[in-house]
Amino acid sequence: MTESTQGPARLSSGATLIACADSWIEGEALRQLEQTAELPGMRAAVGLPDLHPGKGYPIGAAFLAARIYPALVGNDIGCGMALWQTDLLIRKLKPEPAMARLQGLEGPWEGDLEAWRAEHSLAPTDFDTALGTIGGGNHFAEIQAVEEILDPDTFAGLALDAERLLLLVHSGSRGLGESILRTVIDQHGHAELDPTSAAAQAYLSRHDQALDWAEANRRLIATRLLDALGTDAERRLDVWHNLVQAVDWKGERLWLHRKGAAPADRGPVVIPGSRGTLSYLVQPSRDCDLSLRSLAHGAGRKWKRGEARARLSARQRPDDLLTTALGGRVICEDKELLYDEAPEAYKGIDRVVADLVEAGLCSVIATLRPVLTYKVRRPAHRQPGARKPKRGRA
DNA sequence: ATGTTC
Repeated sequence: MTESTQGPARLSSGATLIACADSWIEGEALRQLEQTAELPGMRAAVGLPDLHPGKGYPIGAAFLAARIYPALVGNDIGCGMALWQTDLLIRKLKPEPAMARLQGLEGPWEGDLEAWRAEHSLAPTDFDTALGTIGGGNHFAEIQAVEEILDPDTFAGLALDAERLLLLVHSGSRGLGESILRTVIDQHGHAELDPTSAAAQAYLSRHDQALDWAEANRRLIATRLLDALGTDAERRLDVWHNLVQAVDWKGERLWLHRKGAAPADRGPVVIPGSRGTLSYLVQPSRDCDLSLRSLAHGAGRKWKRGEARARLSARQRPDDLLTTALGGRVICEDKELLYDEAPEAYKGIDRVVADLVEAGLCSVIATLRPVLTYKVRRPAHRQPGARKPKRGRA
C-alpha cells in the first residue's frame, strides 16, 4: 500500500501519509484515511503521524474538499490547545497543597456568567453551565515546566519565561458541538453540503459559534484553575484542531477540514505528549502545503478507549497511575479514564514530532515537562447525590 | 468526544 520510503508516503487513494516507514500506524486508520480521500469533491487528504482510527473517519488528519463535510470535523467542534504563561515560579510550586486547592472544576462556574459572556462577546447557549469545564476523554489542564530550549530566539520572542510554570489547556465545545453535529447529521446524514446552500450556511454559523465557545471555554478553565492556585497568567496561544474553514488554495476557494490536526499557519503550537512524556512547542515551517497547512495535534492513541484497563490493571494499580515517569502528578478520580489516558495508551510523541521535523514541516522551539495534570475529580454519575449506577447484566 | 448509557 505504501512505498517503502523514509519520509511522507503517497497512498493508493492519493492520500498523503506524513510518517516515516517505521512509524507504526494502525491499519484501520489507514483504511479510514483512504476511504475518506475518495469521498466526492475531495481534493487532498493527509494523515499526520498521530493518525489513529476514529468513528468512521480518522483522527490526526486534514482534508481539502470543494464541499463541506460536517462529520469530518466531528462532534467536538472547536476543540484545541491553549497555552498560558503563569506567574508561578517553578521552584515555588508544592504539588500537595496545589493539588488540594484544585477542586470542583467539573461543576458550573460560580462567577457572573452574563458579565463574562459580555466581556468575551459570547452569545448565550443551552450549554453554558458547562463553560469552564474540561470534559472527558483526552481533555486536560496541565501545569508544565520548560524542560529544554532548542530555539532561544523564538522562545524569547513568544515572551515565555523558563523560570515560571506554563499552563496547557486541551478542551472543546462540550455538549454544544455535539448538538450541532447531531442536528446536521439528523437532517443530511453524512452527505457533503454545498457551501452555497442554506444547510451549509446554517451549519457554518453554528460551527463558528462553537469555535468561539470552545476558545472561551479554554479561557474560563484557565481562569478557574489559576484562581484556585492564587496566581495570574497571560495567554500565549490558542489554536483549534477540529474545524472546517474556507481557504484560498492556489487561486481556488476550497474547504479545509481539520480533525485532530493543529494549524501550521497560525504561529507556534504545542503538540502535547501523554501526561507521562514531554510536550513539544514547535514553530511550523513557512510552507506546509504538503500537509495541508497542518501538524499533528498530539501523540495519537495507540490503544482504543476502554482497552487500557484490561491491558494495564494486572501490573499497575490505580494509585500507580497518579505519578508519572517524569515525576508529574495526576488528578483523575475516574478509574476508567485514569487507565484510558495512561501514557502506555499513546504512541511516542518523540517519534511523532521527529516525523514532522524530518518532513520539513516544523522545528522544535522547546520541550515542556508535565508537573501536574488535572483530568477530573469525580465522574459525573458518582457525584454526591447522584444514584450509583447498577452494574452487570439484567 | 458526549449534561454519555442503563
